[in-house]
Amino acid sequence: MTLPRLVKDYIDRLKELRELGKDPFKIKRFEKNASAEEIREKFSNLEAGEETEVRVKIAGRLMSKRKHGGVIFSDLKDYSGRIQLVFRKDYTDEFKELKLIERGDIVGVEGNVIKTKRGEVSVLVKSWVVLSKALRPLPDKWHGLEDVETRYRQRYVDFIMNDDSRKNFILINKVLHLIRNHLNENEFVEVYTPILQPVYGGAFARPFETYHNFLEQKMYLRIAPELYLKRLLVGGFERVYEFAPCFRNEDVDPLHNPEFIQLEFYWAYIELNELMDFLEEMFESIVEKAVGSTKIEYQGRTIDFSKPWKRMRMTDAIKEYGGVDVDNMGDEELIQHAEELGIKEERRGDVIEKLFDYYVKDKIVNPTFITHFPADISPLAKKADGYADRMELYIAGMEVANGFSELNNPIEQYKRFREEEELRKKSEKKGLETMPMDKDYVRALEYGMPPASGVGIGLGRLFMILCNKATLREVIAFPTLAKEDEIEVIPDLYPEVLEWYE
RNA sequence: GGGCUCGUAGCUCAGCCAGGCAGAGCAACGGGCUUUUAACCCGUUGGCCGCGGGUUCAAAUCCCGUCGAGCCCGCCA
Repeated sequence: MTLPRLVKDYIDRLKELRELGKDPFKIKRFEKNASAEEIREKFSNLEAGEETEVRVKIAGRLMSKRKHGGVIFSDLKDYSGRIQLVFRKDYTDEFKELKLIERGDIVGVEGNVIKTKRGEVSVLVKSWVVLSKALRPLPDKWHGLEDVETRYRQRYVDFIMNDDSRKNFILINKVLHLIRNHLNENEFVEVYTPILQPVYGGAFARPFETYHNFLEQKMYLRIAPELYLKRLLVGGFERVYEFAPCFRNEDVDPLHNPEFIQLEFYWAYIELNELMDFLEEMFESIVEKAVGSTKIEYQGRTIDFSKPWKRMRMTDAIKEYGGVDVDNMGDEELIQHAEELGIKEERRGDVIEKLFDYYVKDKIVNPTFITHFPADISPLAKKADGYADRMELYIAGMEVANGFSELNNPIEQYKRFREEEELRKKSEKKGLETMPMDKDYVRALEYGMPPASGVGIGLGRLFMILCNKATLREVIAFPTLAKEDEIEVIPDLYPEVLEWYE
């Protein structure tokens, strides 16, 4: 049925409810005293056909309506779950008016807990009230909503229809709390640093640009909070963290969304190995508490979060998985080898990182720290033995975290920024991302920043693993999508409804 | 940015290869039914076939373009 016609039935019923003095939209509250799941659990021991005098008041969305003449069965869904409602002609008030309520409506009911002859714990409804009228039909009761685009665009419908979608966000909430508690218990201070920044930094990415009218200046949405968090270390905070929404003006794919949340934290006076110890311990404990085990099924593979995690030097990993001894290759030999694989990069470090992606990345399943990064692609990290004292955490072939011993030498930091700028100037490569000079950051370091280690964690990817989802969009409530064509709403289709609420 | 796939009723899908009246189930509407749970039975309604061109006597179907989505690749957790 075409939408305007279909919707007509819904607004007709709203009209009738209004004429009966039962306009649902005028109601402000309904006093619930039970939840669906609570009732089902508590009364699961009733005999089939047994009827109690226990009075309950529940509210939620009607998900189905099965009419049998003198008795109507309906499923009510609330936050906790589902429960069946039974309306009886000889018992329920205003039985005839029940024709005005339907699938999709939000109702409140009061009635007795019973178990039907078929053994279903139910509420035998005495009185009922419509608390909100659906003006659009719900998706198919059996197949539900499956269209991926509609699920993301109209996530509210996805959440109504697909319990699994909703549960993911409950789990995510739990994990966020566990992380926050863990950090707080370890004396970390949660902070908020600027999202609008005059100079972007802390990562390699194209930023979103915007403009501040009053200040009359260009601003960037941050690509990372890193440089501000380290300014706090300068200021005397020793352990700081931020759940940081970040924005990167890049393509969208299963592992990238233009806006995403990073957890970054910085810890003064510890070195990278201690940071890795801490991460292992934190994740092992959080995963255990969140899902009840340190082993997780993810897309057909089992991931074991129990510590200790494997630690491999990046070049050793390339040697082990690819059989290529990068450390003993000259620049020319290395670049030539990479080109044979279709990898074209200018910096030695970029080549090595690409070789790592090519040979190793996908083969990592269990959490693994990859250490000893090329220094030239790590402008914010300290060096050690010719490498950056840096690590990335890989799980299930995904880069989940990136951390290092923070470079606190202002002179070296200045040089690194300058090298980045020069690289950008001379590079032929279009869209090459380098880090812009941030003189305020250098100035901060000039006051002295304690030695420290810090890490940025892509929370979305972690959530993917915990929720067993193959794409980030499943763990982002409202993923970024191109704008859709004109949307028609009820007043567009039936302008007369505008007069109902003047 | 490049490649592949998809877009048909509110929802889930068939029809497209090989051009010939626009289809099904669910939902909705009318009727029946006092224990169903994808309730059932009888009847009815419902379409910009994403959008725009082209080919053809004839296009949902073939061709070109475009918009949207998904996957793969190149680049940013």
